[in-house]
Amino acid sequence: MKTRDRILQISLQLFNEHGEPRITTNHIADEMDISPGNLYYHFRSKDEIIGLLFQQFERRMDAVLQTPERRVPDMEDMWLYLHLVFESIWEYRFIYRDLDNILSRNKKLRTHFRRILERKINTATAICKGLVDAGVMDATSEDIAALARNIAVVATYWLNFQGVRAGAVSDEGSNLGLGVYQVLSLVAPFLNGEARRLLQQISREYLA
Amino acid sequence: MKTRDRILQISLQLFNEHGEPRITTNHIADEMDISPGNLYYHFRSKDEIIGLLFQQFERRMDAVLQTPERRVPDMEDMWLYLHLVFESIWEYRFIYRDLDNILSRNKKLRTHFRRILERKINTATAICKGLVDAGVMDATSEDIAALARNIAVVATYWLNFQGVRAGAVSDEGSNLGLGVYQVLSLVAPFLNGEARRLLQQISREYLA
DNA sequence: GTCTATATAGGGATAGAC
DNA sequence: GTCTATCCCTATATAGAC
Repeated sequence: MKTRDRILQISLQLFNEHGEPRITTNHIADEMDISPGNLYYHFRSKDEIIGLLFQQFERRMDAVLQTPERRVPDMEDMWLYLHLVFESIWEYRFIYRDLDNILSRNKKLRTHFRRILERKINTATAICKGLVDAGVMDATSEDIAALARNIAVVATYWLNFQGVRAGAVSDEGSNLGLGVYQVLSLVAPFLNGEARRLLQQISREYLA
Repeated sequence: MKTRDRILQISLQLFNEHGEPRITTNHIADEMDISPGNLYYHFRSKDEIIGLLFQQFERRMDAVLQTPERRVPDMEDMWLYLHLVFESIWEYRFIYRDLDNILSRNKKLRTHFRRILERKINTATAICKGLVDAGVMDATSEDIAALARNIAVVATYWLNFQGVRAGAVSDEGSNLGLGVYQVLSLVAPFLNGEARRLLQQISREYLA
């Protein structure tokens, strides 16, 4: 593996574990057993490393969110779909840990992150409308607007919330399942009886 | 006003506006037209300032959350109650802006913040149970558990979410009302017809 | 209580040899 | 590509005069 890629990989790991502001370029070099000078041969600045990691994250999240749904998703689809979202956030959780701090240092990142948020809200809205049209869900467009915002909030901040609550988030990411459950429980009360029962059943399976 | 109190006041203001990590003790002294040395006559460290501001916040939040509800709250009560929560967060929003960062530097703060979170969840749970007992709400205890967690997430992170979305949060805190609405819309679908209509009506009044 | 001056430390980043 | 050495800057914090 090339040094450049190793730097990105180790940086991501250290940022996720300790938070980006606490990890210096020297820490990264130390952990890799290379010199600080060598790191700066491969990257102009710490900011460039962060920017590239963000780009990786964005590509991945875009791929997940763009997943075109041909048919109306059933509950199992939604579960898997949300799980992909949470997995992406989990792997790049350093961005969320110090979100304001990181975004305020770089306008481009801010713009791009905002796009991801809007896309989240739009995707949630579109899915809900599809469910309403299919007769599975019962909600006004006002309901859906508020619901989509709440879905975005919970999907965005759930891991932060769990992290603060637990002190140390368990490394295995076992909180992802609970996060998915939380988001689906936002949707549940708007579903008709059958879909709702199906959701309960799936929840019990995956949380067990 | 004594210098010591002015330092706390200005620090809060600058932290809220620019984020705690970006405000140095020199900035604070500069803004007040005193010397850095003078600041350190009044406080041992920057951390002590943060700790005291946090204490102020905690006292205030405790006062809000401990409000003993004798009777089952109606929708208007809940609106006002939530508004107090959001106002407290708004006035000490620097804590939330860099939450992980700040809590990871100080175990005591972490413990205390966790207590606030648990109390939020417990309060939400208690209110929901009261509503169920009063026949206004229809929800299983499993529903309530998930709902209370979601209430806590949205109440905790709504202002962050809005801040990221908007770029610059409007100074007037006009987002507080929308935050309250978002939280209440979590509860709405579990309410029976009458309470739900009442909620819609109030929402329109306050959001107008 | 308040100032000026300064110590100390650490982080980002570069120069130049190998 | 990689290293050693070092520069520059900024941040917290202290010493000692007034």
